[in-house]
Amino acid sequence: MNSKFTQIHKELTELLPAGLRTFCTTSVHERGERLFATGDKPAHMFFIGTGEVVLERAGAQGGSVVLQRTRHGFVGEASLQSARYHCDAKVIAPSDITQVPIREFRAAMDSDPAFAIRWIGMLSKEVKRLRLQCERLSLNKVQDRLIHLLETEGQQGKFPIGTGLKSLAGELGVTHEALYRCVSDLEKKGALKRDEKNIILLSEPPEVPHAPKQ
Amino acid sequence: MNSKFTQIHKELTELLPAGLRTFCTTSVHERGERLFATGDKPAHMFFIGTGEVVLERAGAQGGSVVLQRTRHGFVGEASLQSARYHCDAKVIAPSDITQVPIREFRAAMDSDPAFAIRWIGMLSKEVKRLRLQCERLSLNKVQDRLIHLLETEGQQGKFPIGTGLKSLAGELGVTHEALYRCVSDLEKKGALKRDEKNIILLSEPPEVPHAPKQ
DNA sequence: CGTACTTTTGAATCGCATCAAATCTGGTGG
DNA sequence: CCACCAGATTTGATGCGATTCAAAAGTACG
Repeated sequence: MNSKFTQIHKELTELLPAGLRTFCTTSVHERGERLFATGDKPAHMFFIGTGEVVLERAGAQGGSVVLQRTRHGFVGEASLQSARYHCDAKVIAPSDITQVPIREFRAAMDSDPAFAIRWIGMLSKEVKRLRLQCERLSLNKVQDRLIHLLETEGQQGKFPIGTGLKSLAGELGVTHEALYRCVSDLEKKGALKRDEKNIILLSEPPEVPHAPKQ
Repeated sequence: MNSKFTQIHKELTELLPAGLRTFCTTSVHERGERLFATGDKPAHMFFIGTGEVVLERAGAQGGSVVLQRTRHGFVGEASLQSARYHCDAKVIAPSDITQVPIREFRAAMDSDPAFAIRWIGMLSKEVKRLRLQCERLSLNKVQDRLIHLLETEGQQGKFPIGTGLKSLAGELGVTHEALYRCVSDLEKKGALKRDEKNIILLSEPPEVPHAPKQ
């Protein structure tokens, strides 16, 4: 871990009580670092300010499956309830990360009801986001998954590529070859645009208001 | 809704404060009923004691995608933070369901910190479950998804079929034909057994203890 | 006994994974 | 500055497995 001073993120300041923040440390982590590994006893949760971190689990044949790619937000927050981490967290791009100690987090939650309420809000949002991701992964064409991502996670159809399309492919649960071809096709059709750092959805497909009838 | 008296579920009694429970009503809902629809203003969350409920969203072409299949637990709990429901909840099998009014739920949470803490525990478990579901949906063979389900959600490899395999297929994000064939193949190979109400995984594949090295 | 639904099997098609290889890119060191 | 390397990007060819469409048989329920 790089010990270079970095400012704690504003979003975190608003969420965590001051007492807990004094136990937090923020620093820059380099590509390749592992925040925690499957089976470790959870001591911290992590807040990604900027950068990129993936949660992954070793698959049956040794290949790894990306559970989640986070460029901003909490990682390891479910460890609040767990005796062990159930996945690995790996830093993919240089990241600004704040460590929050679990023990002090629990104490703060017990003594500060307003904080507990704020945390419930955070978790509820996370549940909604995960449900959307499940919906996305239920689509079986690459194109559908990509468009779903741009529509649900993008800002006006604009979605930031992080480390690159390859990393995005992992998040979408497809091979990078398939994603490259899909992006290229959509570009040729004029449904999509790319710039240095973003993918932008151009044509809004006429949304069907609602399934006509069961 | 059937107004026949049914007992509030014990699990719910332990989670919700007594004051809130007085606002809850438990009743039997029949197949085909809709607990809520996309766009409705959330007034209740629902606890499924027994039965089966699916959350689904209308897909682009009018087809519906199953976000989640619940046979026991909360549905619509993320609505605590939402102005609108973001999916439909449909009753698939006769179900014992407790309605919890959102307004009173919020009030109870604000006035009862211990309840808020319990709710955080519930949400954290949900987050973990959803991450596992994402992992499952990232597998691209039906067989891998099924085995993953049996290994992560089953009790000693035993997993209760609810309404039938067709409903399970929706949860796994595959067609029912593919699932039928997969189950049949695994049965022939002796890796799987079926009885009236369960699927049982027979051979535990030699679990790799841990990925050898990054 | 008819209706609605699930379960089952079959056949054809399509899209993605897979394997392979070439190009491009940014960064490092000589 | 250039050679070089690791990784990302891109294109191509092939095969497998799931979807899709179709149809028949089983099952529950009124």
